[in-house]
Amino acid sequence: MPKRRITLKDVAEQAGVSIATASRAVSGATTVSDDVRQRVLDAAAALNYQPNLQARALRRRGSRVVGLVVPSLANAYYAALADAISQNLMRRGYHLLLAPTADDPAGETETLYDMVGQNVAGLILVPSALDSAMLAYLAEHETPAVAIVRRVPGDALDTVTFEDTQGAYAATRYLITLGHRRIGYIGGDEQFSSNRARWQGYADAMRDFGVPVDPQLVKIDQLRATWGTLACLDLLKLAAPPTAIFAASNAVMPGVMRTLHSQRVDVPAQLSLVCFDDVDWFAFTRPSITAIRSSQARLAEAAITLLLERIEQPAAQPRPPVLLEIDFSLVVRGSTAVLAPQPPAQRLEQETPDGQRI
Amino acid sequence: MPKRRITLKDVAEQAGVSIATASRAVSGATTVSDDVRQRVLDAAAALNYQPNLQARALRRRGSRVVGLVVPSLANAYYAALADAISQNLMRRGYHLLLAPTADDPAGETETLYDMVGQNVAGLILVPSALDSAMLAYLAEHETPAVAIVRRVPGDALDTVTFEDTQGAYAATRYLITLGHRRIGYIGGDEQFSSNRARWQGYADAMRDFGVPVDPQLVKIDQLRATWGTLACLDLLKLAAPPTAIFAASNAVMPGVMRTLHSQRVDVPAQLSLVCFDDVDWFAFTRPSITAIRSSQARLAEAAITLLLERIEQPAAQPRPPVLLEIDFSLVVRGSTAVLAPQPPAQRLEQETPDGQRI
DNA sequence: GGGTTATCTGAAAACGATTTCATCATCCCT
DNA sequence: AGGGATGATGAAATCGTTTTCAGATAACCC
Repeated sequence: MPKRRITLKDVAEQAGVSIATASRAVSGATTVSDDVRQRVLDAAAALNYQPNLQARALRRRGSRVVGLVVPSLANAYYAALADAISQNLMRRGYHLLLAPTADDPAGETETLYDMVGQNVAGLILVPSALDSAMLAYLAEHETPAVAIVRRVPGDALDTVTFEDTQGAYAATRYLITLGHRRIGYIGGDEQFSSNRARWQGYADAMRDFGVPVDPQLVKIDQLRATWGTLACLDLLKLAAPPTAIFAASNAVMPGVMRTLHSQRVDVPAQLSLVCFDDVDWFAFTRPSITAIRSSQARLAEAAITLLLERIEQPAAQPRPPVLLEIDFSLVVRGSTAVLAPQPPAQRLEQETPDGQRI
Repeated sequence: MPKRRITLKDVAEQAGVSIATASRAVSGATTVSDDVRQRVLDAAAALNYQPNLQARALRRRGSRVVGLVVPSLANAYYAALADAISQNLMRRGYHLLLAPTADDPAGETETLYDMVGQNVAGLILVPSALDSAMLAYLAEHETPAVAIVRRVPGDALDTVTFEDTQGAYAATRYLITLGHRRIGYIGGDEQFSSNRARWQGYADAMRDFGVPVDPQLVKIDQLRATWGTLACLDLLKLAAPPTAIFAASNAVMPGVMRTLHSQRVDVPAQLSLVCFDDVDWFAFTRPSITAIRSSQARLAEAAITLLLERIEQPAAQPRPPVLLEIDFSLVVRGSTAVLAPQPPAQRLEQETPDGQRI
């Protein structure tokens, strides 16, 4: 019993028409007489026919699959982003080819080659080591791409980021207005534009309010939980430890929280804490965490809109790349308080009731 | 300037050989003389050639893309699972087509049709409403599939679940040995095998230890944060509220925690709490949450192994489906304590130091 | 040297769809 | 009634690969 996949040919035979007509009936934009169309559709339904999208993409020279390249889904933040993107794409009739790269440059290159090989209609990616050679490659293969979260060299792609600088500025300013001056900064590798921008926001705020930046309080490395653990420990061990910490990414927070717990630091009495990204569990930690929140859904929507614009209207004279930034809000929770005088005297209750924002 | 994608034909011309030979040099298993192979590879590199995997899959009748169908990535739990699966697959040279279904039956059907249409080599899916018609459809299109987390009717697919019954049993037993007898159960829709199995574990433990199940303490509905909020509130409002709660999924925990905070319930002094799944932030909540933990990486490994077995050795006489269960451990944290006598007397410190397990 | 292998190579037929082009009937209009 | 427009259909080319098949060349053995 040689089982074969049902093809259009089978449908055509069953319906007693040519393959061409069957094709038109199933998906064609051209005209087919009503009774023939019905016959074909009936046959297709009876046979459980499902068009081979690869063959279709091959012939049409264009698939309806979008590649998504993110560092990792283990990070709740990127997971939520991927979720928003995939939902949005499916709603528009696209499929998602997903590849986490772990921010490994070689892996990223490899992945992008593969995606092009898979003939994706377009790419949404969080660039890590994307260079101009790769940009040229993508252009050469006419694969539109939009960068999210981080920018690419020369902003040569449509880009949607968060308002990194402004957000970091707001977070830092908030700590300063609470009276803090020794504000630790736990940040990520400056090779990424998002990390540079956040640092910029921190530095700007410090400058604007006349607070000198103490290099000892600046801890920059890879954004991992382990780095959070170490960086936080380093800060606490200083002769003059910070009274507040600004963490530039949720990725380091598990580590930071671990250290604060294990060192029995009383947050926010002894130390205030603000994190750049907001993830759902920040509302339930001990204490809950004040954070800069941005809408992943809005980023998804913007990125997809830009991408589909390029996919569906391959203009002869393409518009120059645009750079969008998604705005943010400061969610004040329990991890921030007015700087306490030497003896931890009465402190203000700053905590927004949990659940107000989530 | 008519830009075209680089194809094998271009490479062949550049190298001065036929298309067939170029194909063999690039990917063929057949023999090609050394100098010709080198010429072709050089040409390919010079042209930045990347094979069109769709065309290849069409001809070879088999792609190297695996479809992954999960309810949602917004749930940190499934996100971690998807991450584990994608990493594992990429390591083996496969790609991932991802589709979240939001547990919507119509969406699931649609998605599976699409995946078959995309000609995936195989499917890994968390079944929600998968019925025998769909199973027949998959069989007919020779698309191997393995079910994860939940089982399918008749266990007609290779399946990898967690030890739901045993885990729930262990969690419940643990609460009982702490002295609790009024143990609330917040669970999910019994249409899913995982939820049935967890309920089973709860009921078994209660029976085995001679504790009657009070229907008032059993709250079953869709596993969402909102349901956690409501269910928990209902339980607290009872004339005789529970002294402990077993939540059958991490999905309800944000809601449960929110209610417990807003109602100022002292956990674990007034109420002990155990959750079935473990996610990373359970270690940092106020208090930290005792949980049943299983390894997503192990599930991923098992599922992929089973799937690739069927993909790569399409045996004439396929083996019958197998059912594997991934084991678990009970991670004791701060949300569980010995049942306090009427006045909340001294209570045991049960909390494992944070970070010990994470 | 002739016959037999072995080893490479190229022409051409797939894979399953879409689309161009040509054909043919039909209809409308003067 | 003839001619052009219109609309439905089928044959065949095409997308970019792989693979069969057969031919060609070289190598080898007696």
